[in-house]
Amino acid sequence: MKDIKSILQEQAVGSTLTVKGWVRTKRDTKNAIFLELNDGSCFGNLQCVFDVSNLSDQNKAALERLGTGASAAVTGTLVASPAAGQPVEVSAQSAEVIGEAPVDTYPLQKKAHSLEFLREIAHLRPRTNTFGAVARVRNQMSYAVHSFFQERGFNYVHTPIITASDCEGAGEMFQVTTLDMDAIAKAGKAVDYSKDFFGKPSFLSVSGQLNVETYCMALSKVYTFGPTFRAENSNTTRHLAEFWMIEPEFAFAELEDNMALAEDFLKYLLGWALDKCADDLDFFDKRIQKGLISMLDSVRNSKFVHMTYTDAIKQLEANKDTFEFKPYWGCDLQTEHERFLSETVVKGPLIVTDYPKEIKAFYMRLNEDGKTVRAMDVLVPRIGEIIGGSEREYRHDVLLNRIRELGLDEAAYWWYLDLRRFGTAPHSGFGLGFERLMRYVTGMENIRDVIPFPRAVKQAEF
RNA sequence: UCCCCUGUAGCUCAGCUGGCAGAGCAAGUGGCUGUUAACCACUGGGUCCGUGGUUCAAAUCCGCGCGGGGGAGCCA
Repeated sequence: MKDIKSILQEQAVGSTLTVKGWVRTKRDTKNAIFLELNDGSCFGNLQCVFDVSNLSDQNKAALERLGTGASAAVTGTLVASPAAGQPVEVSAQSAEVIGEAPVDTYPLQKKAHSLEFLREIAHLRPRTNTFGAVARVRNQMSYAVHSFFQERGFNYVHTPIITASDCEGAGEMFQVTTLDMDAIAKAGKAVDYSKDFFGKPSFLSVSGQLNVETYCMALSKVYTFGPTFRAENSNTTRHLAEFWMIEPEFAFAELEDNMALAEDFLKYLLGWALDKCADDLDFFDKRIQKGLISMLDSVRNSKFVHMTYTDAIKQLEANKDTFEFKPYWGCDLQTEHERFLSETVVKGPLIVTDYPKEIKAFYMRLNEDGKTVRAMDVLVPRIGEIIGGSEREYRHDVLLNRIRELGLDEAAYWWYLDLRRFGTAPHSGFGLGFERLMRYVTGMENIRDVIPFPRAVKQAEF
């Protein structure tokens, strides 16, 4: 059985076929009944036309039960459509009800629904135009991520999801335990972690970076692409408690190589979407964000602007009256600063580098000035920070100093420091939040609408 | 965690300084038409989020609680 995507592509007029899918809409006229089926294989529906004057009782009964949302099988002949709107359609001989969707209880109607409402029925929302398109683009973007790195000789490394090391240091963590918390609470005793599964407190990983660096120091070019967990109490359109992150890491590479890789990567992904998801992007362009396609296309053909943090601060200070938070050298860039830089100053993507060491992670390579580190953030209009990365500190003594300066537990980093004791080498990498990429590519505003089952504060239904 | 907005029909919302609950869409019925966000007419459809208070009278005003949305911080 062919899917609707193939049928619409091949347009094999004259062929007999059976299509199975879900009814999107049904329209009655005196002489004909129009049934549009969608099977998710592509954005478009296949219109099936029934001749009323020539309808068996059985087919008539079936069509009466086929309302929006029902699943059906239709058999007929593919013909050129006499009316505008679709090149081909099925001249149908028979309809079969596979599963009904009673109209008085099925939540999706033949009308537009708000994204907020659809979020409450996350099990049914993939059947809408918007979420079907999001799902197909998400699939293509996953494929593109692997394609990009595989073409360049990067090895996909599976880093652990559970970690018992407390040195990841990137935000609040979810604790994992097999201890009986109810019993412990009832007994009023202190928790004895030596009795826990791993013999010590363990958590869901907030980043695969530290682990993937170990494979970077053996395979040279590696990347991770997996789920990441942050227990931060943040309630925004750009944060999730469970999200997917891509983290490439490559050896004998400095910040400039890192910037080039990040730029190539983003352009590759946007280009892939434009080439492989044209129908879905067309929908997003029309209904979700006007001008999306031309924006993506211009980014694909642009050159990312490079700017040091120090220069960025100068730009911001020259416009300081426009900000709620006054910029100064040493301050962390606020969302309003990042958006001003990308949306107003450069009007496109830019890479800001060489941040003060105080506002960046301990593992970033210290510059000669002793004040800044070889960090880079890729900032894009509307989204803000989409990529964060750096050249890593590969000098053992300098890294150890940083760990001590910051009062971190030196012993916990023993294996990370070992990488610098044995055959150390310059290396660099970055993290891309997959859902932030999805927001950028689809134009969808809320990050909860670009992941099938969003997990956020007080939100783990489905 | 902080700030702002919001909760009324299946969905999206209107309902003003308190005075009999409304529209569009969806649905049902009929009509019309190779229809395509179909069209036209009629019909049915309500715990006005919950709770306590003010009042002759609360969807409307006030307190508390719960849900939803947006912004900030944190970050990807």
